[in-house]
Amino acid sequence: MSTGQSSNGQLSIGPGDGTEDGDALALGRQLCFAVYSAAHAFNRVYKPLLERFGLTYPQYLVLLCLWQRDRRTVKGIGEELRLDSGTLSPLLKRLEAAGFVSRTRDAGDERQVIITLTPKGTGLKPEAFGILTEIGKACGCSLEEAAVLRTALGELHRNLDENLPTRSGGQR
Amino acid sequence: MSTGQSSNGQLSIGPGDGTEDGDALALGRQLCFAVYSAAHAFNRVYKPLLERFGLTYPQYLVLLCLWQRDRRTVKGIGEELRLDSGTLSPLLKRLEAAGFVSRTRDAGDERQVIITLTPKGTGLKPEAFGILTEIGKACGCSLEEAAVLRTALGELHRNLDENLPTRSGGQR
DNA sequence: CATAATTTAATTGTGCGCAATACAATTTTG
DNA sequence: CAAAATTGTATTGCGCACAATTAAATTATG
Repeated sequence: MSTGQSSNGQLSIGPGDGTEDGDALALGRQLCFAVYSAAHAFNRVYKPLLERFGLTYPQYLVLLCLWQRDRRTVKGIGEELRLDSGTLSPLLKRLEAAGFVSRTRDAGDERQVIITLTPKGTGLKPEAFGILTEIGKACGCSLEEAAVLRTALGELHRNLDENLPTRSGGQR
Repeated sequence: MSTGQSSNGQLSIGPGDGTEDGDALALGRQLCFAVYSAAHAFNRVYKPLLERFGLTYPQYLVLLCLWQRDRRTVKGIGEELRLDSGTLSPLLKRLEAAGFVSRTRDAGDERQVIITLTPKGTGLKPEAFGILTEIGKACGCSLEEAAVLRTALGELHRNLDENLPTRSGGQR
């Protein structure tokens, strides 16, 4: 990014800063926003495609989980998607209200709620699965490029997770 | 996995070719979730760092904008961050309530609201700017790797924008 | 001048996303 | 068995994020 843009620009880090800190600064600034902004861009493409099914992207993610393997607990879905019950509980109720899934308590352990696809939910798969293809095309990149990008994002994700206060990086 | 690693570099969009559709499917599935999930991971790292200033990440982004160039309209900030007024208006009011910015109508065009840093908001910069450095370190990758990733994400973002329904092309 | 079209912010409604909390069922422990 | 700790889910509160709508000011037009 360089110092550029100095219309009013107080962008410079400060005199005498070490190069490594400056690098980390530029990195943190640009990389996080690039990810944040790309996520929004994805959502803007997804939204009109999912709209005709009355789905949102997180709801679609849950259905993708269930199409892969049906009959899962709330916790299991949350672990795969990295979402907690505060997000999933109302989401799953909306999916239930829309008739795509059913929520039943496990007979063995009644604390657990088992999420199951309804016939309507299962029947949605052939139609809605194609949305992934449209998204893939909208990315406008080759499979190889995407694989590189995905691998890099995965590694980044792991690195970030290691800095969570509850795991190893404990500053609060 | 059903889709082998085919060696054709480009995605074929034409109808009737199943194999490339399978590639696009895998691509759309994996790439979007990787971005979505990495954005959450970033936020989880940012949250404890910003907490001591009482800021959220989008609020921090607005302050970064203003530290770069002060006295900006809501629309100008929204264009840079790709957020609309429905998001920014309440956010800016919270920043004002916290004493970091002031909101005043432009004298020339009273439709526009000018956002200005207060002394408290300006004074926050030296302390809070360092968060970017911490984030950069948390990424755990080199500047070169980050640059590659950022460039790829930027290109991806542009490609996605071209697929927006109401917008046939760039023009942003 | 008056009216219409345009531009810009703010408001409203719905749905994530997560922390904190509550609660019920299960497991552990004495 | 009863009490305590743990586990899984639901609830609440706050803050994004965006579509749709509203309101106000500016500009264009007759």
